[in-house]
Amino acid sequence: MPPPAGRTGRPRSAEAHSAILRATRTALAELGWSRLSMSDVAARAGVARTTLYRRWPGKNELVVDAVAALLDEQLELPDSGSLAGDIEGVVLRFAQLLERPETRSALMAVVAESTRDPALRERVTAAIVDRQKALVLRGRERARARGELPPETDEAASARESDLVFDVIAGTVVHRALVSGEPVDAEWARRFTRMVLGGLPALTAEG
Amino acid sequence: MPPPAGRTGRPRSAEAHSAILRATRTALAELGWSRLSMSDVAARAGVARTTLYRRWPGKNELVVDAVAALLDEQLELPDSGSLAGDIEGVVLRFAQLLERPETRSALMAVVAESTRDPALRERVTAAIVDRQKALVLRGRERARARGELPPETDEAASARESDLVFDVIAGTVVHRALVSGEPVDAEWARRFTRMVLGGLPALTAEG
DNA sequence: ATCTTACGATACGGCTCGTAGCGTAAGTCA
DNA sequence: TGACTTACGCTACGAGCCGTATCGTAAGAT
Repeated sequence: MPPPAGRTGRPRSAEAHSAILRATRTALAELGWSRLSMSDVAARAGVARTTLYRRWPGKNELVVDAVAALLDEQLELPDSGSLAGDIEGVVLRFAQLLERPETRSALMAVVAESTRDPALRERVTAAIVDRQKALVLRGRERARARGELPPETDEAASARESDLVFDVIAGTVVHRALVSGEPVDAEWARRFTRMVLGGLPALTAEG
Repeated sequence: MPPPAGRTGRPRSAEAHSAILRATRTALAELGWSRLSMSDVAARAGVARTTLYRRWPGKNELVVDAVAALLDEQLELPDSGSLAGDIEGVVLRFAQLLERPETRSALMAVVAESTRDPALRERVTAAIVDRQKALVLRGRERARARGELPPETDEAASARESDLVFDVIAGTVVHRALVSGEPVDAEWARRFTRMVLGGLPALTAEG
């Protein structure tokens, strides 16, 4: 896999690189995770099968990179002016990503594989999880600046808290969309946000 | 797959059935999802490969059944006397299940596959999701009986609410355990429960 | 005793895997 | 310009799994 440093010979084709990632995404959307094969991707990308193995160790790593490229395009956090608005915004953005067939089939699969493969776990964390988490941290900063949340006092407690919030938001949205199989629409995002901010009683109070 | 009704000939071996499911779980724990093969399971179970195909259409369905059997043993909701205690209890029970290597590797994988296969989705829903959801519903009934939650008024709203709570609890625990890769211990369960009941501000209020 | 179904064993074509070896193309550096 | 280094496409390989079919046998039901 190493095209590491001190380059001298023929450089790797950048066109091939993006063509492969693109082919991986369309193949994912068409075939799903289990039926996706390296042979198939190579054929779609118009590239020799060996070229894939020169750049990625296997299917897992290839898919992680292919999906990560999507996140950079899609994940943003529009400043809505309120904490509730920011949460609803990130929820809907994330849900929008989960509507794409390629992410639906890929995300859970790579997570499943990563439970047995530490190297893959790191790759997933760096390429996908951290990108999402950054949004949560940014939103909290804004909320503090507005006075919607108290300023940070204990740094460790603050980190634990944002970890929890991240798991709640990302986990719930994924579960709703992929496990329960129900739509994540604006109305659901509103109710979810109310629960995150006010807890279960606040949710019951009003319809 | 159909051993449907009007039986007359030789019955299917019940020993083989449980031996196969047991072999599937140990193979899952050893190899993980992607490297698990029907051939391997058959060999471990001491059964001909064709016997597996007579009972299950493929790897997906076999694994769902193998994991579902675990849930029946493990999933219960001890009555702790308070809503908070019940939530912490079910969170810890579920987390305990997610510590087993066979469930870790299997759960997300079958969910990933089910996003492309409606029949598999139904199987997952019936065998796994509904079993978990029943716990949430039971806990809510108890809380209402104790007066911790207001009695049901609108039935539709009530169903939406329990769906949301279910996604929040199951989704967050799974995300914490499998994506973030952090332990779900008693201390975390306490903080999570406080957030579910009181919302984000309640969480910040105390350490 | 007969009938029906499950079982084990074996074999098949088709596919994917990961690696290796080759000659050629595309750059870098003197 | 020419030597060097690396990527590329192509072909081939052994191994493994897949899903199905076939066959003779075993185990219960009637």
